[in-house]
Amino acid sequence: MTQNDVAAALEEIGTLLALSGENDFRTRAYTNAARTISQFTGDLNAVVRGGKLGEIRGIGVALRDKITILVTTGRLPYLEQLRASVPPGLIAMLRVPGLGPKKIIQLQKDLQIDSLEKLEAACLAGQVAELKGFGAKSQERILEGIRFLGTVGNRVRIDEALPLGEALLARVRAFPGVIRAELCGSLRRRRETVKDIDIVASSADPGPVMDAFVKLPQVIQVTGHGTTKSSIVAALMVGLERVVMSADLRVVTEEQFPVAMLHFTGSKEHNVRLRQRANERGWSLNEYALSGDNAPGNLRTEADIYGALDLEWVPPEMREDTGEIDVMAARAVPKLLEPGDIRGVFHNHTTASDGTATLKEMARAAQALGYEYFGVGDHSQSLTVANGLNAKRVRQQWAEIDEWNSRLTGIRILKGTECDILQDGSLDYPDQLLAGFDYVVASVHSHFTLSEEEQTTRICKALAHPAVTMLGHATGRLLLRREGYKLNLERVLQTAAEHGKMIEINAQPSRLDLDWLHVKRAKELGIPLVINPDAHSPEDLALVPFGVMVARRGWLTQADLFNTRSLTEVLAELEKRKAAWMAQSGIETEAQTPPVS
DNA sequence: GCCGTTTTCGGCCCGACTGTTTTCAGTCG
Repeated sequence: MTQNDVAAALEEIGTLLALSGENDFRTRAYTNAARTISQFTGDLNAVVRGGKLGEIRGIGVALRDKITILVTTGRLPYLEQLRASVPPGLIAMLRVPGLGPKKIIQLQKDLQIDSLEKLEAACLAGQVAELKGFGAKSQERILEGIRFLGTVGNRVRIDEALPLGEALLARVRAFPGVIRAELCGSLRRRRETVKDIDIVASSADPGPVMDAFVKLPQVIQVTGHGTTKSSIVAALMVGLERVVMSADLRVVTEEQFPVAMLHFTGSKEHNVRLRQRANERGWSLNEYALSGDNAPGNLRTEADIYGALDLEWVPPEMREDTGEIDVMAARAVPKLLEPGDIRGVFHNHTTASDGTATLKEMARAAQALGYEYFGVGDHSQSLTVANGLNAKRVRQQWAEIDEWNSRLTGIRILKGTECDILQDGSLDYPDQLLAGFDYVVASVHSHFTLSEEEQTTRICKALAHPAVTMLGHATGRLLLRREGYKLNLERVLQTAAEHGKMIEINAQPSRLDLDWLHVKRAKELGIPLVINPDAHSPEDLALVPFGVMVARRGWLTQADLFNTRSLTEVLAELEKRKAAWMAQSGIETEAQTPPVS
């Protein structure tokens, strides 16, 4: 039973309790615990075995016992009984916008509706409109909601959501009467995926702004149209994808704007902490003001509001209630990494394997982005589908790199490889050949279905190999499409720390692993991180900022990254690592990288 | 169901919008 399985079980209990008409606070205790467990970094099994589970905030006696049963036996009779008592169709009905637990219970009680099919039929027969608390409009909204299921309300990758959000923001900023406007919500916090777009604007006259918003050309449905808040479903072509998302616009006065921005940026959990902090001081915090007796006034910036609560300002990416409040109270908020801090990249492909551009084209593109070094990391020989290089082609590429390095100025090409980790944890090249590379990115590209134990052991074995410099895309996940392979990531991180290995943050927006929580954990363990675009084309090199977003969410500073170092420092470090291996093993390197001229 | 150096009981963040209501419950974020 993985940590995510435990979190999912708790979430399910919360949902089932709500659908059973249970007390909201009891229900929330389970959903809160689900979040706590899913964000827990560390070895949950060890915590359970050590009897330390109850020490986690929000886990009391009842939750402790249930989680312990789940982790130790893999099942939970309490959950199974709950499942048996709630028709599964009720859970599906929760996905209909406007339907919550209370209304669903009423539909079941009064009309015996326990599935989407029965719900649709009852609406078409006009029965729902007759119910107390419902009406013709509710019935129509439900029917429309059923039709829209599957197209709206799904999470969208940030590289697709940002263009839509920015397109809407540009329009809003141009509305007459709008003083300023910003993207807020999870988009501003730069989450890997986002569910909807939040825009906050200031204006002295919100009415016309609301009206203009619901008439934007991107609008395909208006789901709310109030005096200060409106909601739409909007669509935009981003590349070849039609991105469809819901978007909210809130309009406040110019004076309220900073506190509104803070509020709508979230996260919800971060806000709850802030409000609790306001309450402790006898004040109240909402989206309009910090109020109450002797509450500080004239709060003109987010920093002013935080300051009034004795907190240092914190970048939006850190506002997830994962310990930032303590850091803010201690006035120790780190100066987060910036895109401009990145000075080179290590994991990239050329036409030699499955890239679309030549070595020279890729190196020039990296130089154009201001990088000092460009590391080639073409695939290794086992990955035949990606035209992986055998030893002979590796040596040809080395010769080609030496040739270009003698002719190009302003960019240095490094000899790397994205070497496959084979099923047994060994590497795809012999040591003799590995010793000729400047560095080795080790990655898993096969046997995704091994058990957690086998996969973990496999990767840990590779990390222990002295030739390995860094671990490539650590989990193999494809966001919103494929879960990563089963892995005890904590053990992988511990092993990396033990052997002094680096771990990659893969900047491809479809991957973005390591995920931000484990980035934060890696930092705690002192593991150097590397942001790699995993570029297969010159355009892909521009994906690095997405990796920076994840790094910032993991609290990384310039010092925590390896590829913020200068070429000289990078070469010195790589040389030092190789020399240590050579001294220990007695292997002769077959290729030497000449020193920087 | 959780939590507590004012509390072991009685709180638990806060407000807009909607639809159905004549003052509010439910949903949503």
